[in-house]
Amino acid sequence: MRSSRGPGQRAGLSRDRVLDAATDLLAESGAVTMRAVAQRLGVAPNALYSHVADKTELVDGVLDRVLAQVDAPPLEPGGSPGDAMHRLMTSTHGVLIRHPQLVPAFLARQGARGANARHLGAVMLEHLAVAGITGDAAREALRVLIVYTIGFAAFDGAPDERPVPHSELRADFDRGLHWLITGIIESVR
Amino acid sequence: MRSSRGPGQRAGLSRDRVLDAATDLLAESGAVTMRAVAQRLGVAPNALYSHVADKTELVDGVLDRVLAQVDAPPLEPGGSPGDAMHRLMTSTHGVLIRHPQLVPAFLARQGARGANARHLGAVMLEHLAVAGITGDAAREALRVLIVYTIGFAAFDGAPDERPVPHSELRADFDRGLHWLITGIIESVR
DNA sequence: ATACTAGCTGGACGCTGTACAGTTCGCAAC
DNA sequence: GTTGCGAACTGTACAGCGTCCAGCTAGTAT
Repeated sequence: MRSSRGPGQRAGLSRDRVLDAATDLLAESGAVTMRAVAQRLGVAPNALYSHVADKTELVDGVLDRVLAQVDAPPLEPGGSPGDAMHRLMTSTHGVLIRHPQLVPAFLARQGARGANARHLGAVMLEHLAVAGITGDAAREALRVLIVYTIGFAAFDGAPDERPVPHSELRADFDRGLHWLITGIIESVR
Repeated sequence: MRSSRGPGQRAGLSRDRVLDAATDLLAESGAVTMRAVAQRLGVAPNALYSHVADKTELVDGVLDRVLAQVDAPPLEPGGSPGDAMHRLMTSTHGVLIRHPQLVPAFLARQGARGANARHLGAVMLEHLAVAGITGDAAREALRVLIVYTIGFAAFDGAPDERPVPHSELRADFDRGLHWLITGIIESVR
């Protein structure tokens, strides 16, 4: 609304403030637009490009921000890698469920590429290594789990579906995840 | 190129020809645009709207056309429903792998909604019913399998990845699918 | 022969992401 | 302190997107 600021005047933006605005927008309307983000910040659309290279980078930033909420406890010596992986993916699923609007964004780019995403991936690979799975096999198993998780989360926001209670979906997710992890681990025995 | 046709002149379009052009375009460049499809047909962009309601309807049509290639043998009396489901999903996977460009489109709309898609879904639900799984549980199991299949197919077209040979990916898909189907069937025992 | 309809064109609208040039502020160096 | 410079921001603009509207016309039905 307030468009009274000449060129050269600073608006006090920052990468964080831009990502905040984009995150809010994504959570509210599900539609992130450079112009919409700019308007919400009371700024010209191009101003964003001083803090963000691309729209993709912006969206990646938002996705990664949300992924920061995932609980990824590091490798503990005595524990079972299968349980650890199960917990990590369940936490991821919970986070995604809590942000239904951006699940399609995750789907569209087949996961995320930001720092947090890479960290989560690295932790998973460690657990897989403990289970004796490394290299390409580990990467493939990881991607299977990621796609399974994101895909399942997508059902929560799916349109024209009978509203299956969240608790039930969560239980189904849990069961399928268990099958997959069991299969992955046993594939190396 | 050839733009010599006045208003009123017919170009001999049809829904099929439009879908053909869109399918070719998707297979070649991966980018379907109303304008691009129109250009390939030597026609103004709006002309398409005489044969297709929407762009979404167009894409749905293309996806469904490809799904027609899936081999979905009907329920046979003596057979194992697990094997039948396995075959159907494997065939689907093969079709998707053969059309990597449109897998992202499948992902984006969480499957397809056309006639062939519904038919495949119905066949799967029959097999699930034979296995004793009905209602919401069946629909959920089906969606798990769909997401798993599409997601796995997406890896084949994924960028900046070491080219894992198709045969290997196919084997991995097969194994994971087996885990899932086994789990689904045993969940009702 | 006449009316109607379906298929098409030309043009336009509002939306998108983003590049270019110009203005000005804040800060560092002399 | 003055000067200079880079970073932040505005205004404008461009190309491309999906899609609507109005008009023209070829074929069909009456």
